[in-house]
Amino acid sequence: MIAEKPRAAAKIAEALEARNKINIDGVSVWIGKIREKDVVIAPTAGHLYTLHTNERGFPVFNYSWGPRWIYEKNSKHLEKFYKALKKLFPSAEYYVNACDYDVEGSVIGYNIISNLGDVGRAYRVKFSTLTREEISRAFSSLQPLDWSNIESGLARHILDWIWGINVSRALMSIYEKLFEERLILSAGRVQSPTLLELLRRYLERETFVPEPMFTVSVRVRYGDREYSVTNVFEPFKKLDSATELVKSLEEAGRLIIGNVEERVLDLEPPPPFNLTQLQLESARLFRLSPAETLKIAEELYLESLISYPRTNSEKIPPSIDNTRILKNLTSLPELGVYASELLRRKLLSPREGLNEDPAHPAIHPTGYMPTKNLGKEKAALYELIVRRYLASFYPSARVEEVIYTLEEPRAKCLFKLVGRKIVSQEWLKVYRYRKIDVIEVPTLRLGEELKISSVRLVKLYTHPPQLHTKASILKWMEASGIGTEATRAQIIETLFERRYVRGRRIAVTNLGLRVAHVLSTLFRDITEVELTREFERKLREIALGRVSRKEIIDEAISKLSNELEEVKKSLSSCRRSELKVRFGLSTGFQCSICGSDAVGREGGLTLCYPHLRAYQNLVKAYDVWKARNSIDFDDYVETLLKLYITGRFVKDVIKYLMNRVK
DNA sequence: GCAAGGTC
Repeated sequence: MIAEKPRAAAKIAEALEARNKINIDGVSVWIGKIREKDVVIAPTAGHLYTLHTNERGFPVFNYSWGPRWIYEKNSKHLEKFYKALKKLFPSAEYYVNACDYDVEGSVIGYNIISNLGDVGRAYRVKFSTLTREEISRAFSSLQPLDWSNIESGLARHILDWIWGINVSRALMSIYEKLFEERLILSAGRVQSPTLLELLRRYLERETFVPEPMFTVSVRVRYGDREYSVTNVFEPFKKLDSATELVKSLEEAGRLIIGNVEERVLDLEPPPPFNLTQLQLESARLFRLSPAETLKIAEELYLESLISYPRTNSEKIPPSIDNTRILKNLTSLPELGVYASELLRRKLLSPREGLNEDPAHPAIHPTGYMPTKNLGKEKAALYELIVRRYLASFYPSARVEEVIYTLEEPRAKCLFKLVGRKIVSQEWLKVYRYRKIDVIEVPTLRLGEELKISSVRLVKLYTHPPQLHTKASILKWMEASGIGTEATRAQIIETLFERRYVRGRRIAVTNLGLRVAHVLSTLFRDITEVELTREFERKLREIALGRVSRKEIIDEAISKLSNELEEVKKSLSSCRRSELKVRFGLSTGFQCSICGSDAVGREGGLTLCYPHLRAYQNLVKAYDVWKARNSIDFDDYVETLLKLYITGRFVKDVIKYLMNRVK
């Protein structure tokens, strides 16, 4: 019986009462009996086999499965699992794939059985949680191998491999020819659309030209206190409109309460974490990257303090004994009182989120107590997970708001003054990372007047979108449905390792710009999220038995081989400069500002893509500025240079233009 | 050397 990981093997052994634990060269294996027959439960550690090829260059469509520890770097740790299984297999009468019940688990077990044993003597078990009841039940009814999952899973591996390896190799060749530099480059179904999204955001931010807007800031006096009121209208585009409003408010000297609204808000507690939510929250609170969070969560898991972290689930299935966990948590310093309160009030069913995972429950504390000092970051993450779990059992918090609408009839503008208090804390007291702003305001009546103590004219600017962070790009990946819980953080790190991107606020490097440009010109499919959608459709068809794996792979090969041959032909027949023009990467000229390949002309300059876009935005926004606030071009660009929200490519253009005038 | 997906 093959388990997907050592801990799962231990759980299965426990449920099947296989108590004889032996050690095969560093791998723990359990032996027990089922109906008078010896059973052996042995673990792998995820995928033990990988696709590989001995061929160099591209196109390459000859691949086969081989042991990962041989073909992949940093996979030495898999050797012992491979050797232990290899030792055990010859003496088995039949084999059971007891890996997680999902497509990858089916592939992991299938590859091991087909390479080391015989799929004609193999079975599958289905269980969704590692609990004694469910494991015993699953093993009492062995199923035939789930061929549709296996076929669909194998196809996923192969499609990713032939696209990824071929486009990566082509990319390296093209890059070397165009830019005369040999670099390790990569492209893939998940990483390439992610790079393109980072680039979209980077260009939007760095070619941004702010536009001016105008509004007013009003303070009122009541009794001996002053209050700032909130504007219930959009800022004005014209300076005149704002000065007019200032004048009429000054003349009126007071605002009148035109409406009083009271409302009660019930705030539901958050559900327990899945990995994405944990990564986002930990980035927000502790500034940890998604990869760092996963690493720390992994350690907590291996120390038995929390459940399996690589999960998409926000649910705690009924098989998990919350009462036992809460009882254990009562001995935690500080947090124990909340566990006691939940037990006392019999609040024992948690709020759940919508996300599910076929293999694992939401992240929750196991109830085991930390035995040593965890260290700062690990302790903080553990506390976050425990507080989130505890919070999910509490009733909604209750917040009361009073909203006074203030008006000045002649000004035709509305303002508001909001008061807020927390009537019932409930989960807010344990999940202290969620803060509700408490605002004290006096009790006011309809028609009551408040004296205006100050009115100021305020100049505002439109703002660019912020550059992505590792957390926000992770969120984008999840929303776009690319990558998995276990891989997204790692794929983001790959983009950094390749030097396509850099910085905490993620900027795209020149290399990243070039790679994105080459890919979207020559291999557009791999830069779009739609490729994943297409894969998913095809894999579903395979799982439903409507098409064969071979048909789908052949289709991908024929499409790719046409594109790759085309690129190859161009590479061998063209000179470097011709090639750039031919691939739409250049006009044959250089950017007047930065010297990289120009893609267009504007105002007598030849410009690269970012500087061209910045130039166009600069010209377009000048019309807006002139219309709103009479200003000449020199003042316009000097103001822009001083603003931090002005994009860096825009500032490059301005500095270039200023130098040219000098 | 190159992917994405498991897990350590």
